[in-house]
Parts: sequence; structure tokens; C-alpha cells
Amino acid sequence: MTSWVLHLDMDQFLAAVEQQRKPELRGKPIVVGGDGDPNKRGVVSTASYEAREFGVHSGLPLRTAAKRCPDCVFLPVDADAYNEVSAVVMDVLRETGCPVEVLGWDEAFIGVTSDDPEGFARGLAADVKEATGLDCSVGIGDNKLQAKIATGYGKPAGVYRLTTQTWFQVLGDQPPDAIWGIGAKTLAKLATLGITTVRQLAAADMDRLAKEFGPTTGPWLVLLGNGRGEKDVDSTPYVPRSHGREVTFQRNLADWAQVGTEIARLARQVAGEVTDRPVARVVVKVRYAPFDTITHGAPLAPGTQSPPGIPQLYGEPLPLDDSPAPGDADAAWATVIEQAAEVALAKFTPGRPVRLLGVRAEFADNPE
DNA sequence: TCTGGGGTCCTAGGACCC
DNA sequence: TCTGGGGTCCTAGGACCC
Repeated sequence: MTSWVLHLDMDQFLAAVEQQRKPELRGKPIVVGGDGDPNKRGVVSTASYEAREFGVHSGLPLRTAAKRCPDCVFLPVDADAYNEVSAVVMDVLRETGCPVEVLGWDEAFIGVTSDDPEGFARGLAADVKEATGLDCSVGIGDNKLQAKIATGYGKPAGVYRLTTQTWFQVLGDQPPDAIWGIGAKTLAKLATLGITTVRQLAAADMDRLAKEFGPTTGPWLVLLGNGRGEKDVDSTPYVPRSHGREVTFQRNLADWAQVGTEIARLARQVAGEVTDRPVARVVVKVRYAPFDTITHGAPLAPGTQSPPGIPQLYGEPLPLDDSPAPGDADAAWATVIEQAAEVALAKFTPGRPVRLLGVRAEFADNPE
């Protein structure tokens, strides 16, 4: 018996969920993104395969998508619906008894020991189809990197194996951004070093890349080029490091007083959603027009870091709210987050038109 | 008509300490 | 006139991913 990493990825997940629950949309070009209005600022989250024929893909501005595909049906992102289907998919995977590491709504790694990983993968896909009615693809590899890349070759609704044995045969002549973790910037920088293929990246000098990309990233890139990666599938539940909210305005904000109002609103929203963990810092993000983005943060004072009912990490715990007016503790907590956001906002230079504002809480009890 | 919203992790520079 | 060197923590920004 050999141990494998499998990577399962739902096909055109958001679009497939919508077509599943609205049969009249099946076989049609549909786009899920933003609030479903292609005249507003927003991008495509998922396009159905029919829409992709028109050059519509994830990340494309909705307005551009509407131009390329005037007959596309545009739908808003309905997170509750996708969460529900996602939970069904992940439960099917966990029923195998294998370790399952969830990557998002529609992806997971599964650690499998088998002499027939293709058979196992096809069985999984059949179980997912039976439980949800939806197609998925499965990649098989010696590690997570290989499995993740393999899935792309399996789409749609297929199974593909990519191993150390076949790595260079499949990817050797591909550009480095064929690898998960290498994007446009790294691709361009590698090109300036004369590295334009996976094979060349694999053969590159680690010290040279360490000088160019830093002591961790440089050697890591060479390992990626060789198809090396983590094998361990970790099924322990994921612990978020931060939680935030951001908004892009349909029209840029010119008035800085309005910026303050919006930051306060976002801060109180975040406070209302952070109810069970202490917060170390609040970070405010401002995206100016046209698109340059600045962040500034402010730490929470020890003794004020925990939401109501949660012990402080340091200092005296806040008393539990047993006053005759329930909600006082919640209001105090919202004020703590709002004031930290105000301190962070004060570090910005006011004046320029603002396109996006965000507030993010960084937890104080993150692992490592 | 530019370019969402939710995140993670790494790097580099300054502060600070011994 | 000369102002080391190492370590750690904090902060802001960059790159990437779904």
C-alpha cells in the first residue's frame, strides 16, 4: 500500500450550485459575482463553462464580462448557499475516515493509503455527485503541490495523477507560474534572471535565488520547481488569524468626514463578528483612487483585548455584563474596536479620493 | 468602464535592548 | 571623532490564493 495526497476541487462551484437550484439556468452562460449587477464595481467569482466560451473568467470586472457576454445571466454571490453545499461535500470526504484538510468552499486535500488511488478518487467523485448532484475533479500526487496541480489537468469531472516520476515530463517546459504559489510578479522577476521554465527553476542556484527573493522564499521556489512539497494532510480545524470587512464604493469618497463615518461603521461590524477571541491589533486599509493601497494599524491596550465574557490575556478581566441594560458590554467592546480603528485612521493623510475602506482585527491568541 | 472581498505568509526596516 | 553587533519585536507592504 502506498500513501497519496488527493486534491478534490468542485467544478465551476458557484455557477454549478446556481444551475443546480435553478434548472432553467442549466446549459446557459452564467456569471456569479458581486451583487449580480454587471453595471457596478465588482469582479467575476465564477463563470459557468458556457460563459467561459466568451472569454469570461474569475477576476474579470463584471462590466467587462457583460460586454464580452451580453446574454450572460448575472447572479449575486450567495455565501450561505455555497457554505451549505460545501458542508455536504466535506462531510462526504470525512466519511472515508481519511484525514481531510479543507482549503476553501470547494477544495480539500485527502490523505489516502491505497494501491489504486484512481479507483479511490473516482469513488469519491461518485459519492460527491450522489450527495450534491455536482461534478468535481480529483488530482493525485506524492504531495499537496503535485495533487493540487494535477486537479487542473483532470478538469472537468476527471482524475489525473502527477508524481515526482512524471513531474518534468508534464511541467518541465511550462512557465513557472504553472506552479501553485508562483504568480505574475514572481514570474516576471524570474524572467529577468533568465528563468522561464519549470525545468530551469528546478536547476537554479538556491543561494542566488535566496539573494533575490529572501532566505525562505528563494530556496522554496527551487523546491517548487522540483515538485517538492508538504505531504502531511492536517485535518485539525483551521484557526483564523484575523477577521475583517472591507467595501469598495460605487463612487469614490471625496469627503474625509465620510471616511471616518464608514470606518466607524466597519469597525463596529467587525466587533460584532469577533465574539470569542482576544484581539491584538486593528488594521485600517485605505485604497485611494486610482488603486494604490495603504494600511495602518493600532494595538489594543492590554486589559481591553477581549470581547464580553472572554478572559483578558493580561490585566484584570472586564466584569461580565450583569447590568440592568443588557448589551452594555457589547457596546463597550464595539467602542474599543472603533477607537483603535480611529487611532489607525489618524495615521493616514486625508484628502485624496478613496475607493475602498477596510477594517481588520488581528487575533491575540494565534498559534505560533 | 479598470482592477471584489475574504484571507495567509514572508520580508524589510526601524525601535529597542544588552 | 566616532558612534559595534546581535537579537527580538513591531509595523507596513508585497505577493499570492480562493
